[in-house]
Amino acid sequence: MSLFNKMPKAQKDRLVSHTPLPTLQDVADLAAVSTATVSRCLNNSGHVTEKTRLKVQQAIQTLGYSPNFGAQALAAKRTNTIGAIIPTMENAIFARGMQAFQETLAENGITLIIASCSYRPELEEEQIRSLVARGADALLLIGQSRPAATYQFLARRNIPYVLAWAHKKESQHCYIGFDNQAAAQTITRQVLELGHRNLGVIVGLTRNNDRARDRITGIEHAIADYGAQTAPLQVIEAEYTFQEGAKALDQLLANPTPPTAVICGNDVLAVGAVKRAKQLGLAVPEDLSITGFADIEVSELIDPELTTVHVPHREMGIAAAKSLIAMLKTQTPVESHLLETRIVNRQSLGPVKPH
Amino acid sequence: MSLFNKMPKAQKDRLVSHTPLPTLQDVADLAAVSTATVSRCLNNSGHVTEKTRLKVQQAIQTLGYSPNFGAQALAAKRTNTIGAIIPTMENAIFARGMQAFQETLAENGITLIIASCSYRPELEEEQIRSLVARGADALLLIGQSRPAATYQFLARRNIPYVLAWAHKKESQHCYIGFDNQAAAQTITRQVLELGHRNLGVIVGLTRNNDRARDRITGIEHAIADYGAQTAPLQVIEAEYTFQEGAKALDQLLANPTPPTAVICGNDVLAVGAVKRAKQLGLAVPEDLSITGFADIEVSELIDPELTTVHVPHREMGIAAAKSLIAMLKTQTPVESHLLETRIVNRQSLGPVKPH
DNA sequence: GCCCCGTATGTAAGCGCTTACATTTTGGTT
DNA sequence: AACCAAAATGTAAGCGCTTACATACGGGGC
Repeated sequence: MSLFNKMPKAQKDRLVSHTPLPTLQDVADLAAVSTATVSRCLNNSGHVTEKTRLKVQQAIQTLGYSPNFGAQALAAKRTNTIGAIIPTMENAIFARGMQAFQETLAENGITLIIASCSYRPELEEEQIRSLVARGADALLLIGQSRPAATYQFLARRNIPYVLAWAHKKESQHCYIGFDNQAAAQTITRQVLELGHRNLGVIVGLTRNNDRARDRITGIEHAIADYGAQTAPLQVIEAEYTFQEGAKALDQLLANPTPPTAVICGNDVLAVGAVKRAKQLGLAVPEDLSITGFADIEVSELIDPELTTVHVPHREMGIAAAKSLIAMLKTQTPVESHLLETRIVNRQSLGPVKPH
Repeated sequence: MSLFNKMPKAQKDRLVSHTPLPTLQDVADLAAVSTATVSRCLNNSGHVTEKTRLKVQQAIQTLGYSPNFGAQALAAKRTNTIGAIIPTMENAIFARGMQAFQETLAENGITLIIASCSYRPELEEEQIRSLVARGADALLLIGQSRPAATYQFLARRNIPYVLAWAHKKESQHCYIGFDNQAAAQTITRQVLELGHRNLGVIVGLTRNNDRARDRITGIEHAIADYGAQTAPLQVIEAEYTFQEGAKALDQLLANPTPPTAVICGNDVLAVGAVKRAKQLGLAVPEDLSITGFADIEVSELIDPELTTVHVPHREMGIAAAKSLIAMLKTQTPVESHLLETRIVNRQSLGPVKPH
């Protein structure tokens, strides 16, 4: 309990605004209608004459009335709030999609609460509970891998959710995302077709990241499918920073038979690797090809520009918002939504160097 | 009103969870205490025996109880929620600070709601009202320039706020930030000391951005103070993207007497300019010096690495959170907090080329 | 003009919690 | 053992809204 609360009332009154905020009742009184009518106006739930509506609008205006959130939430059993838990806000991969997500929610009168979990599942679990406790009507989560208990919790509480940035066929969950595995497979195939037979992979930490794992699987499948003899695949996991991407490249190159192409699980690592390659005097893509994943802004900044997998971040954010809104409205599950990725051919991928 | 609401009750019941969530009363009953005691445990407002607390904890556990947010907000007249309105989440300048802000709030049991206003003041105004309507107990705002009416609104509602990413002495507001003008002035002086006498400036759109304006002022003051004769300052405003930074550089170089050093109002523009300079065959910094502002991650990515003004983003986020928490607790204003910036000397700034 | 029905409005019962105040318990003193 | 202040707990009155249900109203068909 704060000092403030222990103060005598008179002292409080000197500190805080003296006039209490207007309530629904005040509006009703001024408009000479009942609170029910005012409420109906506010939520435009129909059955109100134009004339009455105008009177009420008027009253709201002159009083500067704004509904009390808590009261509304308590009475209506909904908060018009949607929560999202992402690994980190510092990651451009999520920033753009979240921005679009938020914009779309806002257009529909819904507020977004974002929490971040630093790629730590136990923290995510905590955040889920916390957001639900804060009254989130629905949730956006990233990826799929989490304990069954978590999904049970959401089911018990009847909280709709979508899993974004990933996709899985024939799942009970609603996915709004793309096929990480297929996308990785496609770009790998393209690398193979350019003659590369010795590939390196730099990927984010897979420990709590099913997307990163899926991408590795895609790469492996592409190699297996391709039919040509290739050197054993070298896979390095690295934290999501330029520096770690650079270090990972060092590791890859320390190998007696270093790869001729490096496939990266995300653009940040790729861009770090490109920078390092250049520092080491390697020409990209002549001496070493490097590909990215996500197509975030930096991929066009680095020289050579990154050949990467374009992910429709904004579309994904918008689709996620729409699905969640639909689920809230109909109280029924909504179909998954598979978004298309495509390869953006820029400069960092080239044919293998003939020896 | 949704379809769902029009359903007969029986049909609803088949759809939604049958067992209602446990309430405070349920917990109280199970623990054989009063609701008041349970509430006191929950908010650890003291005056509860260890034994009772244990009983209550127990009951909460077995019931899987979690407080109802709306009810709590309504009764306590606070939501433990703080709102932040930033220009955009896509901007790395804010991402890191916001991450730290959120983490600090979370440590104190406070939830963050972020809204973005796309650098549009009328949207910011709307978001402020919306966040307050959603029960934000306090607000973080970026920069200072907004109508007096907005501040009055906050005062009337008794909502504490801090202005971050900026600083002003002897203001009625609480600033948590750095001195944009002084920082710009310092780096400009350094440029001048390296012999540059013909400077260009690329800065974000100043229209609704007092920080950008302050930086220009700082640059101008540095030039005025320095005492040496310099060419007229060329200032280009550009949107916050690499591409626009590049375009702005083109404009600057189109001048018959192009600048020998370009001071950029932020790192993104600077990095775009560096890239463009290299494309044009200019060596940086030998042919052209370029400086940034903010020290975000990309400044170390580009080659040459950016000489820039380091801003303590995380510290700022943490300080903002702490100040807001303090204001909420004491119900009294808190002192502004000036954070120090420093110049990070990397590679993109060098002495002027002798002709 | 009367009846009926559909539409607009009012009434009032909660929603689940906090907290001022009342009451009981506790344990140290005498 | 009686007493008392301090600490622990209980009681119950709201907080400001939504919404089921009750009521009032108004206009077309007879």
